[in-house]
Amino acid sequence: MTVRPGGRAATILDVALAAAVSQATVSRVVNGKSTVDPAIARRVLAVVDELGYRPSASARNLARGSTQTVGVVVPDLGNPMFQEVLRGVTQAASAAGYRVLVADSQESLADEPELATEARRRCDAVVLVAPRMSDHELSDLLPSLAPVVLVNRSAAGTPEVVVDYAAGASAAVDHLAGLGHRRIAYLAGPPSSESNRRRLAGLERARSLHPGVEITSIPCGANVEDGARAAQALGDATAVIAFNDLVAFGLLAALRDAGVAVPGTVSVVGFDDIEFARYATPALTTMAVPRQLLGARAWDALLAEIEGGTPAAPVLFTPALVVRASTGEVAR
Amino acid sequence: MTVRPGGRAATILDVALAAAVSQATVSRVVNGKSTVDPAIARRVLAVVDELGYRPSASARNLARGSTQTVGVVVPDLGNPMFQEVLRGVTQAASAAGYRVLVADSQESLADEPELATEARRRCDAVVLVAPRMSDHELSDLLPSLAPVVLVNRSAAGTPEVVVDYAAGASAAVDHLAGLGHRRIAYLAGPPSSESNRRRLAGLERARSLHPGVEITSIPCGANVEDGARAAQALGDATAVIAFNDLVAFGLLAALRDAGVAVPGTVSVVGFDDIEFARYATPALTTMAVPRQLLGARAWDALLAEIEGGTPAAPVLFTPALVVRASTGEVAR
DNA sequence: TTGTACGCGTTATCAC
DNA sequence: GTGATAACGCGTACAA
Repeated sequence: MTVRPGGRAATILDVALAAAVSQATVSRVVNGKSTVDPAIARRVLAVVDELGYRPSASARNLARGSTQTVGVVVPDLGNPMFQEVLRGVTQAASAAGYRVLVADSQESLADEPELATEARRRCDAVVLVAPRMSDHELSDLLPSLAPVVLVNRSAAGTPEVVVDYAAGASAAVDHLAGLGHRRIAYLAGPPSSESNRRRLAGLERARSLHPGVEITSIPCGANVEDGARAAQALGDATAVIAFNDLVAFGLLAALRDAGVAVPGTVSVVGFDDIEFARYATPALTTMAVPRQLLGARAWDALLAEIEGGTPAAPVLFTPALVVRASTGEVAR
Repeated sequence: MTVRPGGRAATILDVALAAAVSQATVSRVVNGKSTVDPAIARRVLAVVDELGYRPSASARNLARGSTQTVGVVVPDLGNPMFQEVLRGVTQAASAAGYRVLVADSQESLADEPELATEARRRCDAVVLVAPRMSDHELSDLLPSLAPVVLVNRSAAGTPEVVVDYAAGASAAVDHLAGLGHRRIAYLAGPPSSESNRRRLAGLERARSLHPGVEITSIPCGANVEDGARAAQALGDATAVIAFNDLVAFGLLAALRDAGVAVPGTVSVVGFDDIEFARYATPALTTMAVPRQLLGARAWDALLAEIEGGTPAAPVLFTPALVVRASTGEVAR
């Protein structure tokens, strides 16, 4: 590979000149479109190699009107949940020849709309993960983002891939109630979080299903530290449902430090089933969410919009109870 | 925001026409370059708003000759180490107005060169994390990637941000030897991994420093499962240094299942200090690596190359011993 | 300060 | 099968 005299990278024109053909032919050879005389094709390829020619992505994008790139907007790249969604999208998209642009709002709610818009400008479509954004802001934003698919949010007319956290929360209560627990604490996520609201809705449903069970909601958060802090606020609950596995981890650690037996004195169930859940002590019982699949399905929906022009049907995942060692029969 | 009759997005020409000014003026207003008559600027902005005009990133990139985007190539987005590097780069880059394109080779060594090349075509520069790529392939690839910075790899002439794993491994032995251990097992990472080689070099050094200590290397891997499997191969070692925290987690779990006391019977030290290390049981002693900083420094080096044209000086991080509960005095 | 006009590197539509 | 040439949408010298 040689660099051109000027020091600039070779362009299609340079190749055309050197191979004594037209730019059109070079383009055809490079893209394998149409059919070109084998002899000429060989000559062109030789020159391409010699000059180290690489098509400019920018020029291509402009000419084609597409970037073959999708954006993924997440609130926090440090969260295993969003990491896996990103990973799922990335893998699925790469199989289709698309690349992924990440945009991490770093929990800065105010920046999200602009961040998403900016991402959309550079991409053909966007996967939006914005659990805290207000419904109002969301519906304002969506029109300018299309094609777009929502993860764990709903908005009329926009394809979505969501987890049925309500069903998950309800199932968690079923599990605990079945073990004899009558006082359950829910360590709530951020109040503004949509997925927290969905869990709360599920708990509401569970209350009517289990009249004898008292379910109290304790403000907590979404991180390990939040979970650790919440250990003191458990009251007389014999079981707790954590907003997610991160919170459960923090709780478990604090409980251990405080000498509280799990599940002897308190049972704990998490949400998500992150990779480390099974390595917690005791191994964490949790409502498993297929996080990578979430990303993969989001990609599918995106592709349907991009190429098919079809707004994909909503996808709903139901969390699956994974019983490990952190839950057990209530002590009496 | 209105959509143009044709259904197409508004272009700078549409705005110019509607505002009765030239495209140049619209461009100036939109970019805040040069100074434009306030009245005209207002008029233009009004039209921009009305038409919902958004500059085309593709056209901009082509005209400017830069994309304001950097690529990050990683071998496995599922690995906390690489996730944090990505995060570090993303956050640092976004502060400078750059976006990040992710490329996950999914451990497919063969695809890495093409993946990196492809990423580079779409970006102004690339951060390459490729621990397994052969030196040969790496040096072949680098020229076509510049500006590029290497993470945990070295190659003449290319800026690098690396962790001194040799010093880390050596320090781990110091710690263990200080606790009286004389038979230490090293759970080796992938043989082709550069960072594994560096750890091995550190162990070699440690051998001469601690003549009385026997250090054996056991083929293992880089994942939790690998660590779990290795539990049976420990022999009579009283302490083990795991390739990374993931491996240590697997080992800890297997040891617990086997009823082996940690650190009573066996001490365990990991590498990286991933977030969950402190929540392992027992809390994991580990050689901490500032993973996010790694990404941030990689970005700094990239920026120096992109804008300054200066090849940044190598950055070297030394792992710090974090003593928790998984290591203790040798039993006698 | 504002407008004209050209260049950025490809792709795609035509004739040939 | 191949070659001109017009888009693609924007930035920017240069001229006015």
